Amino acid sequence: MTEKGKTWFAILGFLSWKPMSGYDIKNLVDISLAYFWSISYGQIYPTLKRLVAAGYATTETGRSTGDRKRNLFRITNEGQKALDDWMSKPIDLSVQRDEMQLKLFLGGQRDTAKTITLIRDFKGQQTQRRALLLIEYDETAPALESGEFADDIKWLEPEGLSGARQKQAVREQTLIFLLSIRQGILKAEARITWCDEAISLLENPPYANKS
Amino acid sequence: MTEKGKTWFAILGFLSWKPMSGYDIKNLVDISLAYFWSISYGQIYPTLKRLVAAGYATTETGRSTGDRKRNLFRITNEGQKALDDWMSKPIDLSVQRDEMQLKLFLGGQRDTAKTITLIRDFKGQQTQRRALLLIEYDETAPALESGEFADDIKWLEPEGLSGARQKQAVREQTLIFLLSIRQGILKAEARITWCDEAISLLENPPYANKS
DNA sequence: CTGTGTATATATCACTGTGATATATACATA
DNA sequence: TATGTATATATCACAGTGATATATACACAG
Repeated sequence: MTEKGKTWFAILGFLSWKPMSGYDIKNLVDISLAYFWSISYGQIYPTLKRLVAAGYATTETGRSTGDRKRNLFRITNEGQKALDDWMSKPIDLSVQRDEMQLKLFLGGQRDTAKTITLIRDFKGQQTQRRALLLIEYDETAPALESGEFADDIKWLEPEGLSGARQKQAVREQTLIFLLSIRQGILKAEARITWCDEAISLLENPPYANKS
Repeated sequence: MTEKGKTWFAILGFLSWKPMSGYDIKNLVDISLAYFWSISYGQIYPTLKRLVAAGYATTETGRSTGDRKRNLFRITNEGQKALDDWMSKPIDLSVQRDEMQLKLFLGGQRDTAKTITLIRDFKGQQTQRRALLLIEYDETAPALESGEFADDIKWLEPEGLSGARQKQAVREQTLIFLLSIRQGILKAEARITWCDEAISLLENPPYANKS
């Protein structure tokens, strides 16, 4: 089993959703996974070719709503099997680079005042992020009841399903959506908490009365 | 001002600490920043050369404790200035890839049972991580009082400082260290909280009584 | 009906960064 | 004197980014 990267399976995962073009994949990631994943054309198109070469996908020429040509990619059974394997593997826990921590470490004991400013700014960013995500949460949540997406993500709705089934699918999809937004909120809150602790400790270090 | 990546400044930042070799930098990152940053030789050595070419560092041949030759790199005033500039720039808030969220999104409404298993495993990982960091916190904290690092990070102690000053420097360094560990703990806890929420919602979806 | 802007669609390039591996020397110790 | 470990540098194939180029179809303003 050729050991492939996450992008490889991310793309395969989108194809398991329904047949798409590279352009579709890029849009899907940018709109629905904006906070947790990113992908570039420079990786998408070569990877699609390699998926076909590996027998994990087939390609056919399709037409979009208009009459533009597009290359549609469809997952194969073999591809689906490889995807299932990867999906049930435990999450890779390698280092998540954190620029705030890097700057803290590099400059922390050198210039405390500047570090505090930096942390304050960071807290501002995270507070804004949190607010944004809360709004997104509130805008998405009604679909849990209604079974209908808001206009801006309507195109995400599953294809070829009838009324009640369709609504149920939308509800399930919405729940997943909300969970990921919720994760973003919790992350931002953890960072905000850290900022408060850090500023307080840097301004009033526990060893100030010594030395 | 040539726009450079984070590794560029990470390396410059270590050089601002004291003159080092590429090998020193790699060790420093692996030991002290293990949870928040990583760097590879494949990037370190070329970057050091480019730093010299850019006039941000100078190089000289030194000797280590034994008699092994090593290339020591020393930051220049120009390099220090560039570093200071970068240090005070706001933190780059681009997407942090999150494999858990990717898998949730790709497979969430397809196979809820498998997703729940995955989240449970993830919670296990994060719980372990949290335990590990708590231990590391407790092991590091005494240095805040004593002004002396534990044996395993003793070599991190600043050079050329006398008794009281040295102890004070160690205390400051320890505080930074503890803050970064604390951040890791808060992150892990946020993830654990999310896992509990997610499992509960997936097992008992709010729309179960409908449709 | 013509130009202009925007959405759709694919492709490529220079660059950053990774992870693995190769190579060599000095030291500890058995 | 052999063996393993720490020190030290270097390089390669590969993954992934971000920017840019190119071309077509559509909307709609003048």
